Amino acid sequence: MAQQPDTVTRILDTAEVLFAERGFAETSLRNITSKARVNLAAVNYHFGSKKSLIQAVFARYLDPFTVRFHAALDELEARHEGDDIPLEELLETMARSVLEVPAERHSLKVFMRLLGLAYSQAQGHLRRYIQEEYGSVFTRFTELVRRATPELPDAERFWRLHFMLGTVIFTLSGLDALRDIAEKDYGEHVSVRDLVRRLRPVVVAAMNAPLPEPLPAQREAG
Amino acid sequence: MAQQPDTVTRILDTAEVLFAERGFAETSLRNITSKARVNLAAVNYHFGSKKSLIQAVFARYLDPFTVRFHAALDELEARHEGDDIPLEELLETMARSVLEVPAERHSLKVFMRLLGLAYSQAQGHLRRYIQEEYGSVFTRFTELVRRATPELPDAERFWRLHFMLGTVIFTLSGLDALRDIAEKDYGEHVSVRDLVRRLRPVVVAAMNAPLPEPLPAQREAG
DNA sequence: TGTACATCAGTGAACGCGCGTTCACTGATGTAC
DNA sequence: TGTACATCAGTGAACGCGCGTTCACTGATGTAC
Repeated sequence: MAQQPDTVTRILDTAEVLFAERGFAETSLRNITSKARVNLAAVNYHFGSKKSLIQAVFARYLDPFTVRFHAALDELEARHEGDDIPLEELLETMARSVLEVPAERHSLKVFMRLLGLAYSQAQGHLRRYIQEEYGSVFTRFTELVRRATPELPDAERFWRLHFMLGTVIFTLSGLDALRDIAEKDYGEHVSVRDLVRRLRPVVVAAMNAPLPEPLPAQREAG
Repeated sequence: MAQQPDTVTRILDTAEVLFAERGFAETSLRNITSKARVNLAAVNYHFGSKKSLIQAVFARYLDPFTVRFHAALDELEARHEGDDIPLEELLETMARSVLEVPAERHSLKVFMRLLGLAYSQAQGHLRRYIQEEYGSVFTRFTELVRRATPELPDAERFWRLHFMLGTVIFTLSGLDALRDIAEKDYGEHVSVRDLVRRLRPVVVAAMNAPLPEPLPAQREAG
């Protein structure tokens, strides 16, 4: 019966945009509540604290993402009937799951900037929260990647996955600035779909790169 | 004759560490001046404002870096006598220049975290400052990369360079956290040298990846 | 050599401001008997 | 059907606090004549 979203939703909608634009410390509750046309005390009433509001903003993306990603992996595993799943399909499935959730809300950019901020927050109560709440689906994913790339040493796979995480988060979280430059210099407007298309061969090639030459003067004792 | 570094140096030394640990907004001048054992008003006396202090912290890394990088590129160009320089050598030279400056001060981690923060700061007065002050050396570098990879369309090269920038900054700026995980899970202690060794084949493979398939239903009018 | 003045690094205390949070309160709705 | 009470969303004003910055000042050193 509400003509406009309720207070909780208005706070979350406004907060995620402001957080993504300027960061967490630089966004005050007064910024959020005045833009959301909501009483200042409403944030503490509904969420308890600014910290909890930040986590709630993340949960609204990550909860549906983990559900979808688990479902997509279930389907992928069923389709391959216990065989190893090719790396390309795993990456494709992950990309699709990441894109689906914010696509519903026209806010992929916000989602990615939030992820970028979460990782660049130094002391990282946020990174810890994300790790605790959503770590299991990533553990499942990396295990499937392990089976898809048996030739890679575990440590090497770990580092390469994080290299690629860096590529994706850095690029998509700074997308607006990069897009402006690219558009000015090369006259091409870059959509997210286009960027994913460009990322695909790069990520695959990076994961399949030859192993690094071993460190020189490093020998086992004995 | 000074038994300890002067006030300006003590402020800069302390500020860069605290900024790297917790970010700019989360570090107050009181944090910095009390840890540096310096009067609170000294920051504004010597630097004018907190914003200028932040820029001074960056300048202390970026000024020597640009000097060294230009010199290294001079030498590389002289050695190749006008011929195109192979991509591997260009990347190697860049890596060496980045590593040399903070190596003198045992602070590569700080340097990288600062770069990561600069890029994740949303409104980016900092990114603008860095672009204005130090953009020319990167323009020179990308021009050399262009000659080394003539088969890549300009836009594709632009995006791949930024993909790799993301990999490097994300990895090195979050190095401590990643290193802890890697050490716990794989029992390997990872040095920066080791990480650069692992990055090399990945970056080269990424830059040399096959071109993406063209976007489907995208056709010129007429 | 002596005096007057200028310069400069540094200081201690205060300024006003915006911050996250709290608190007593209102008014609407639901529930018990 | 009526009354008493509980619950809950929301409010307006204030709280104390830490922030970046400013200001009048000190004391040491350098410079001019």
